Amino acid sequence: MATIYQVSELAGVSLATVSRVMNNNARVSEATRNKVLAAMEQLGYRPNSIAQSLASNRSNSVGILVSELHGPFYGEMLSGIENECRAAGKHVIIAAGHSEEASEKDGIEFLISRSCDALILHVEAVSDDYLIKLAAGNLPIVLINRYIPQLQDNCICLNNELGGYLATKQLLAQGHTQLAYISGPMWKSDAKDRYAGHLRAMAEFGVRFDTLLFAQGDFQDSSGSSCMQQLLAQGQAFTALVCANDEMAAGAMEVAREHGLQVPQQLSIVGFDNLILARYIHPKLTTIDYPIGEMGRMAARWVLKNIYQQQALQLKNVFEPVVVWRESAAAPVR
Amino acid sequence: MATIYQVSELAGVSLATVSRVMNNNARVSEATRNKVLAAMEQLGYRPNSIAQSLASNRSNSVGILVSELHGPFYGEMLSGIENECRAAGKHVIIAAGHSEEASEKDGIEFLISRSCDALILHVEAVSDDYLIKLAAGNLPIVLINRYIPQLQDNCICLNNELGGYLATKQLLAQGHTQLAYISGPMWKSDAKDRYAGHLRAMAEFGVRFDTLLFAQGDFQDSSGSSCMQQLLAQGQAFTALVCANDEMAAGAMEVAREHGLQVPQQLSIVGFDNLILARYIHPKLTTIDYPIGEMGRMAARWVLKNIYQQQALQLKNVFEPVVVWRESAAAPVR
DNA sequence: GCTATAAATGAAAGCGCTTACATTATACTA
DNA sequence: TAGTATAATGTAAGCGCTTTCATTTATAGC
Repeated sequence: MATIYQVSELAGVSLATVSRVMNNNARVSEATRNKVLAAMEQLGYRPNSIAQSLASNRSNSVGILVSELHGPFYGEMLSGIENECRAAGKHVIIAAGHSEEASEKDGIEFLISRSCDALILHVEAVSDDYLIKLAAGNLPIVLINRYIPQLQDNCICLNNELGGYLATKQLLAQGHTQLAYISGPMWKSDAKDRYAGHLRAMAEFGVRFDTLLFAQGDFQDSSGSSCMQQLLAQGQAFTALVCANDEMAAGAMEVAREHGLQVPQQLSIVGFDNLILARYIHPKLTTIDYPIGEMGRMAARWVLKNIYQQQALQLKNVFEPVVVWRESAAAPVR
Repeated sequence: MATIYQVSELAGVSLATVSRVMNNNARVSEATRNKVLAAMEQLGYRPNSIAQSLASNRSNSVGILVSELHGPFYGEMLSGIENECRAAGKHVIIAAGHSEEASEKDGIEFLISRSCDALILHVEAVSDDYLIKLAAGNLPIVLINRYIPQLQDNCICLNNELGGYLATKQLLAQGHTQLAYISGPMWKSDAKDRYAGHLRAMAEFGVRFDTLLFAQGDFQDSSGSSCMQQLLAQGQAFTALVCANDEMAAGAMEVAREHGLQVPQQLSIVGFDNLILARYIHPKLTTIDYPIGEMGRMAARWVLKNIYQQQALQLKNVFEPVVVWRESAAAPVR
């Protein structure tokens, strides 16, 4: 592999000049620039990114921590981030945190040890305090799907409360008055916020919230099934079910089918996230769109703007969810 | 951030000795090792991975190219790879190739420029020749889901032909004699191999292959739908449909439903890949398991063994697919 | 106790760049 | 035309490690 030294020799200039044309930050005369470019071409020169990093104290890499690499959610996010970063010549190092505190910390440590210039984190188990301390260090972080007031500029969030509100409101507006709710684990802030939105819509429509019609799942489809069983077992009638995410909605829908309930004729179901699977299940799931790909993109832009000086970029911190109408919700039959 | 120099000073030894205890490759006396360890601890020392890379000519990073970061398939693969790599302290740099030749080459160039120690590639559009040339360079590569005889040791594959065979065979064994087939794009080797397996099973059971009952899709669900329309429009009866992947099977199943066809009573459908969605659609899809997570893991092990000298690892190059029985296939009703 | 050998440690070069600073060439002013 | 500001280029010192080779120290043999 050719080095900058050989290029400089062939071009008949100094190392510094070659470096200048590479980084075109300082002015180099047109003539020498061309000589250098020609020499690079001729040698098939490719800068050694590691040496660049060491000398410039900039690794041009951004670390990403997600809960899981598989699953329908993170892929979209990674895709958005990778796209944006690569276009800017930055690379992306990924690690998985598995929604466990130790594992998330470990992942973060790992990324730090890899000299990332910034971290994009989708963490769930780690405390606000930990993140605040982390952010106080000299490695910039941006948080996806987590809102911490002290770090607000570093947060890219969905308005989950609004999402929960909208999901429920549309059902209420259609005339449902007996709604059940399957929440996510309440220690996760998105689960909590979605639930808060649900309650707000209920209150707004003057519909009483019935604790018998509430069940807490863990965002997995199997918990959707078991929660649905539990709700059905209460014996308390309901014509609509709002689930805190699509996977639980899918699990619940299956149980509904097993119990001979027609969706949406006898039971309306709405989900949250708008995963791909929402289009595959039958009836197609009415849900709340979570623009996670776009948010990943935005997180990447945040880094590009704040770390890599791409001033021109427009940033947006909070995204508004929107209802995606499909087939699983309808007005109740009277 | 503390440097190795400060550690050496605090411990009262030379740089070289500190380096030795870090890499524990050379012998260092127990006493000095402890002094050094203590100094590191005290300073909160963390080696600078970039400097290590530059000096050792080893970046400890492995580049991964997948077609897409989102989608149900690659996530599993990435997950397997990341897991294995991180446990070994290597990090993973990802890029997407979008199944287009230019983009795949670009992604590979990008990873090369990032000084990866090895590349794990899931490429589709790039030619065998290109890969053979690439492999001849000094950057080791491993191929997932692609078989090139000249590079056989570097290939981690599924026996797609066998998968196609099994999918079809189970239907034939159940008594079906009128089978339709929706293939993937024939320029992809997995599509071709699966199709070959289908033909072999047909021949083995002495069932005539009817070109009217063949349609070529593109592995997307929408093409499954359109192919299904097309097959139905032929007017040629069939009681079973084998699809070259799950997504097309999902698309086809939807069209079947729209046409009032009961699955599996009137039409058996089998897919291929065993994506998560196969469990979400209704009826649950009978399919062929593609152990992509395991294969990603294996690719990572290949790298660990061949590049990072972890001799002990056992490698396996070709994986055998297996039928996953669910609800979408049954014996034909007579 | 003295040399031969092995084990532990240190000195220093170098990995391929960036960049502050020094120097030289060029353009402009009066 | 000398004098000065400015643009273009060069020099060389690092960045924080690894690793070869030389040196010192410990161990053993006699």
